[in-house]
Amino acid sequence: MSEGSSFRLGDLQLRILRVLWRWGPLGVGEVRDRLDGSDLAYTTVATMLRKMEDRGLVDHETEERRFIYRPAVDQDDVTRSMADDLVDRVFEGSLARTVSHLLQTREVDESELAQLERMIRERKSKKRKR
Amino acid sequence: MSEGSSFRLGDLQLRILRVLWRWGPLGVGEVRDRLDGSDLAYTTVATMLRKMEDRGLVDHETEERRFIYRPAVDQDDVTRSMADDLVDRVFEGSLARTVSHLLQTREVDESELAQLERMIRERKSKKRKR
DNA sequence: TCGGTAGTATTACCGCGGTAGTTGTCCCGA
DNA sequence: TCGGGACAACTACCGCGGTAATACTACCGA
Repeated sequence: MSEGSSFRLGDLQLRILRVLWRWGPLGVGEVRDRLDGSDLAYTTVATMLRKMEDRGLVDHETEERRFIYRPAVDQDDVTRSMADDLVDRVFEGSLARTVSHLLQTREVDESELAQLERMIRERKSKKRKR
Repeated sequence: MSEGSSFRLGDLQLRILRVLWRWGPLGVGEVRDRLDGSDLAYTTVATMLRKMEDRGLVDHETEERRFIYRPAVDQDDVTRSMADDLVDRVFEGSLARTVSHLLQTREVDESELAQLERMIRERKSKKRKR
């Protein structure tokens, strides 16, 4: 499922998906309650969910006349696709350039750097093994 | 200039900006010629450029009745803002999670890994020095 | 002088994300 | 039995990215 499909999600859509990924199947009102910040009209969330269902991003089943929505896409697929999108669109596919840019322009603390080093080492050995 | 302004650019807009960054001030037709792939109608590019000027992304001056466009935003600002956007929107601000994801899902060759290691070391020492 | 050519200006249209009001329906409690 | 609450369905609207046709204008060459 969901091959190379490139997800280009808007803000609200992504926030909704995150809620569903974290909390599992929810009704409209519950999704709405769990969206941080700005509280939207009930119907806004309902409409968005329906649009997202059209696009195959979520599913729903009816339960006592209520719609219970659940994500229909995998979190990893979505994040990967969005990350890939950035790397390709902005950094011409170069992962090194992307990370370099990130490192130069963002605050990174000591422990994060260590974490990164560890990840790279792991990646290296995994590579060698293949 | 260009404070924390978050650039949320479409595909074409980004491609146009890249052309201008690389080649410097250009007329409409020249921009069009340098856009890779899909060749768009002349007027499409012209319209887009005008829209982009409205948003302050490009400038133009007239030269022998022709419009010569040049970028009005800094490449680094744009890429940084787009990268930040991704990290914040998708990875809740965690650079480590972002890079980790990138490392796990993309092909990385040996030399790129080495490059990354070098960058991290550099970043570390720079940090210590401050 | 006149017509083509190059270029800008104007206008239009589609799809989609986002936001929400209004209407319809069903069930539950007073 | 009837009214209100919960909820879905329908409809509408804005802005923007993208795409382009058509109209206008000015210049150049035959």
